[in-house]
Amino acid sequence: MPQLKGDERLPRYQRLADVLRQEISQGARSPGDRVPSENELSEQYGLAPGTARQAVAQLVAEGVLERFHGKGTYVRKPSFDHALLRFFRFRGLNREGSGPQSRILGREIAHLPDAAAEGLQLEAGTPAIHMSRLRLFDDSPVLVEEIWLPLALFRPLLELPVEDFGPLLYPLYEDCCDQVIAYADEELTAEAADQTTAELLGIAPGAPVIVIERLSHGFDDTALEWRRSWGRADQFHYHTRIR
Amino acid sequence: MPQLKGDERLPRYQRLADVLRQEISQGARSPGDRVPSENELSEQYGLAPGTARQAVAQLVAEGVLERFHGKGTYVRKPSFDHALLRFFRFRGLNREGSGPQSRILGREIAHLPDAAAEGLQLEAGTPAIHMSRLRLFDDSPVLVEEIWLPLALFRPLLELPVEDFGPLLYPLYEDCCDQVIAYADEELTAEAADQTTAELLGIAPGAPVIVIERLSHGFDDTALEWRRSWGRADQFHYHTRIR
DNA sequence: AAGTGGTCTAGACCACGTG
DNA sequence: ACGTGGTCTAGACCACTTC
Repeated sequence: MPQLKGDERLPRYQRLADVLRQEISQGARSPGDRVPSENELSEQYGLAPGTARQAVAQLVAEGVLERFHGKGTYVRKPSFDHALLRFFRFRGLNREGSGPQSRILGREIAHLPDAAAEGLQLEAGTPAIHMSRLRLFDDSPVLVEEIWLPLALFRPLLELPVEDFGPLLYPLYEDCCDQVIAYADEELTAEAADQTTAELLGIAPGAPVIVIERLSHGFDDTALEWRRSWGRADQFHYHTRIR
Repeated sequence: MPQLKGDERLPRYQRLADVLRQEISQGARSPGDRVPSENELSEQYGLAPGTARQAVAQLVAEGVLERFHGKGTYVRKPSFDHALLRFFRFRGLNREGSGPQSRILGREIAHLPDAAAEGLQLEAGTPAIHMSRLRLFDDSPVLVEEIWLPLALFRPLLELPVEDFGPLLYPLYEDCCDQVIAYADEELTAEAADQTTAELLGIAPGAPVIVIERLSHGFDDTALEWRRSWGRADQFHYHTRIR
């Protein structure tokens, strides 16, 4: 019978949750996998069913697992590459245009700027992968992105032709570099568009743009990707509930 | 022994949670009040302790109640009048300046504009209370607010001298009109500042400003206050975690 | 029919805050 | 010392999905 690892003083449901979280972050369980049922977990670890249930409940609350009544519990597939676009309102969906698109403007090895280095916890000036991307909706540009990735983890990405990249990067990270994004922190601000941003977005220089800094993490909290995006403010809206 | 009201088919912990939520929305329990302990609730309603616990847990998750280990469970005091200011980063706190301040620029009865009317679910053009407010931090303006309140609920507010308003409005609503704000929905956008906004905020016309529309609700979901605020984008930052 | 999560019971002991 | 919430046990029955 496997023993619970970790600090003895911690509650058992915490320790079980930690075990599962770590198994996920180390790739022993991947997004989409089924995790053992609550009964199996309780038997395997010698816990009451309610205790195993509590561990699962916590991971569900954290967004790591997903329950399906009668089916089982699964490692959640994070699907937030749409998140940025979710912030924007789009004039009529399903028009003649072609929905969300992505155009890679550049990819090269470059020296990490300060902000990206701080997020990725590397030395500023370290060589890293840098990509520029333009995202469009219905053929009209909505977002310019500057993306930075640690060279050590994402080197295989340099081998792929950019034409094969497709509209979403995170599945690519998983396929070609075995790096799974679990969650990301975003920070929003607004600025006046500079010349080049304005040109790319098709707006006047000085027009307001939303600036979004995103730091993406793996399941084990490693910082994997830093990006800064500039979006058309006239199409941006963001909703929150506060209490 | 009180019986659980509501749909018989609903789980009991749900029905208990509904009872408590309704008691709060109807003023039988007010923010800051202690609610009965889990043991008391389970005895009063003839439930197992675990079931009462589950009801409380749900309300805690919703932000309606707050638990304090060893002390008890309390109706949460929504304290989000700071929320707007929380979105802004301030150059050194505790400087010579005087922290957050509030200046009422105007208060009168006026006809509801469309956006406010839609939020408050009243006819556009209905007479309502309108207030303009400037919020400052360390004597420097950060936010201009336009506030609309239903006349029927907030009439006593017109009697008070604006000099006595103080920096926070929600406690005032509670004290003078018995209206308690439970939660609010906010929608963020960015715009270029128009002439008057720019002057009030001390920025150049056309400079980017954050626009925040807020609709505040009571515990029973009644729309109580609609406001639109314009904030200096250069001091705005907003953080989210996405999954 | 079998297996899963969802609800519920009726207790136990522990950790924390207050008097 | 007492009452609170926090953890945990060892079951029960139900609702849902799949075969």
